[in-house]
Amino acid sequence: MSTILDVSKKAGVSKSTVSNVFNKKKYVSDEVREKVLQAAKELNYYPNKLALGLANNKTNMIGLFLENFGEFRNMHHKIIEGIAIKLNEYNYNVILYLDSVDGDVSPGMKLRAEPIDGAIILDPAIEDSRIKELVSSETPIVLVGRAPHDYSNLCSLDVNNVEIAYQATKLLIEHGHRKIVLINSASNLTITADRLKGYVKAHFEAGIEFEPSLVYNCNNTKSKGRELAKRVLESNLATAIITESDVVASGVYEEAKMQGIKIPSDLSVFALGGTDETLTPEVGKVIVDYKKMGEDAVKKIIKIINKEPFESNTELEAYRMVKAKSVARIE
Amino acid sequence: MSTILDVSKKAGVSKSTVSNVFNKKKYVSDEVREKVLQAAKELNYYPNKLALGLANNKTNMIGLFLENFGEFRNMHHKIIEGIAIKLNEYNYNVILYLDSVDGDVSPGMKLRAEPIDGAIILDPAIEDSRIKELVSSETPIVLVGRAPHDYSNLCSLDVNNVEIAYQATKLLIEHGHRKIVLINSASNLTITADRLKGYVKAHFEAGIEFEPSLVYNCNNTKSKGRELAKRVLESNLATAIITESDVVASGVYEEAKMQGIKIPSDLSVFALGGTDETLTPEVGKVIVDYKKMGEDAVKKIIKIINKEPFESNTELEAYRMVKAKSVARIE
DNA sequence: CTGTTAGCGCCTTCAC
DNA sequence: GTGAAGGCGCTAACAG
Repeated sequence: MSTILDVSKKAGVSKSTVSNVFNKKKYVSDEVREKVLQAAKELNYYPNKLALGLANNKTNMIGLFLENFGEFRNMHHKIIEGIAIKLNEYNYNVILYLDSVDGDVSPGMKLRAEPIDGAIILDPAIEDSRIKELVSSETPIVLVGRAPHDYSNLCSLDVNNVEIAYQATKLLIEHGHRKIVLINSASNLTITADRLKGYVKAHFEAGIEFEPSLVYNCNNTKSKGRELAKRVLESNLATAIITESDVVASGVYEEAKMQGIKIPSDLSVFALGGTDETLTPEVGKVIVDYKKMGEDAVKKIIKIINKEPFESNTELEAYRMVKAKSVARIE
Repeated sequence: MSTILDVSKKAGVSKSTVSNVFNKKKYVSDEVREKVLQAAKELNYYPNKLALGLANNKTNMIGLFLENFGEFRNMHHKIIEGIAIKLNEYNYNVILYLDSVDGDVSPGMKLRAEPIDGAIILDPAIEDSRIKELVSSETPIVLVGRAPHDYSNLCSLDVNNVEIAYQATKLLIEHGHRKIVLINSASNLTITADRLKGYVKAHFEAGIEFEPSLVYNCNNTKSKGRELAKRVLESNLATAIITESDVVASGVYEEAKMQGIKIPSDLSVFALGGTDETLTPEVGKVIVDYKKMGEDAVKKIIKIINKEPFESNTELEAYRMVKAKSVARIE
């Protein structure tokens, strides 16, 4: 690996002149520039990114933080895609971090030492060590999801999950359902609180008493969905189930089939999150454009880094509700 | 951001002692260690990754190189997933690079300046500037796909695409087809050459003359698949089409429907690559376990980096052939 | 076992 | 316009 010194020698100039040629901050005569570029080419020289980062305190790298549960969800894939492609336009790269939400924030704050100019954090948790560490190091941050209360000043970006859960619940209530189970997301996530809020609101408006025992939490896997569905269906206490995603819904479908319960005649199902899961009958769900969310997150983080004005909390309209056959009217 | 110097002062020791506490290469007394750790904690200190990288010539970052066509394919998502999760186990991170295959390898070899310890390259092309640059900088490399001839010494990893194309073609021939169109992948990829080879081999073995005009290339999009299908179907020259993927196959399906051509009675279709695309009737295809490919790529790159022995070219068995209704017997 | 010194590759003053 | 010196944060080699 040739260095700036090699190039300067070969071109017969000083190190700083070579530097100036590459970062264009100072005028260099065409003649000298050509000499330098020629020397650089012959030596296969290109400014070392680590040294640049160290000297400039700028790496053009963005960290994307997502939790590792052994497998990614469709949402993760699409957001990664949106982020990577958009960052590429801005001449940035993305580094994937699979750190856990509840890492111990000690003895050294690991994350603050990472070579990134900014962080995009997925699925923010109510208690989130990643946020804590990154905030403490003053790293620019964009949250994809709602910010936890302690960090409500952070820039965030999300669809309105209160509204989505509200609409879904309302839909079921309008179809005559009174006993609606909610299989919500993991209890430590901000999105979970929002969904519950929408669910409760719809009940309240319809004058139906909120029954906490109808609400469950789930880590968004098919097996867990199935397990919960088993409990719900065996106790025969609901006419409808709202799941956090169609993945979980597929678990519900399986268990219903197992028990000879027909969807939608015996049981209605609605999924708050949609992926590519194909179910029969098609499940009603909300489809979010996660790729666009990723792109928007990038636009924001770049603005923050460049100290341009930006909207602190953006509510995205990037979703649509699919009303399908899985929801039936009951008397 | 506190530095190693701050910690050493606070703990009343020298910089190198602090360094030794953190990288454990030299013995430090428990007493001193505690003092240092305590000081580090109070100062929120953690060794700066950039400085570490510069001093050690080691970053624990792996570059994943994939071309940017505006959207990722299922294969990309799954490989990213496998790589990110596996690298995490080894305490590495992954950086995504969306560089083009045919970047100009001048005037400065950009890629060689990246802060990575190794590179995993997807969809290697026959002429691939990424490989060229990375090889010239002696970066450890694993190719996911077959190595181009110029770089046949590079470590690579793939399913046997010659065999897959051979089997698919043979299947169609055994069903009586003689005019089989191949909508192959992009002409600059090594996989494309392999698929053609398998296709030709099956024809040869069956004593059917190879007809080059039946072979097309495609960038793996539905629209392009449809466009090519249009030409094929209008000229009425084939009884079967092999596509590079089920995404392309879906374009073929659409066009066939448009023209009133029934699958499989009028036209048989087989896809060489499978994703989650759902078609009716289900299309015969080969499904590759890309997540596993990603994981295996990681194991290899780590071995290379650690200078452990490794198998240079691995043929993965991570695929299965799905014979579905889209293939019919003709007289 | 601990501290000092030089250097990783680059950028940034500041004289010339 | 150009060059020399110091520093980004850390590790390595060598004394002590």
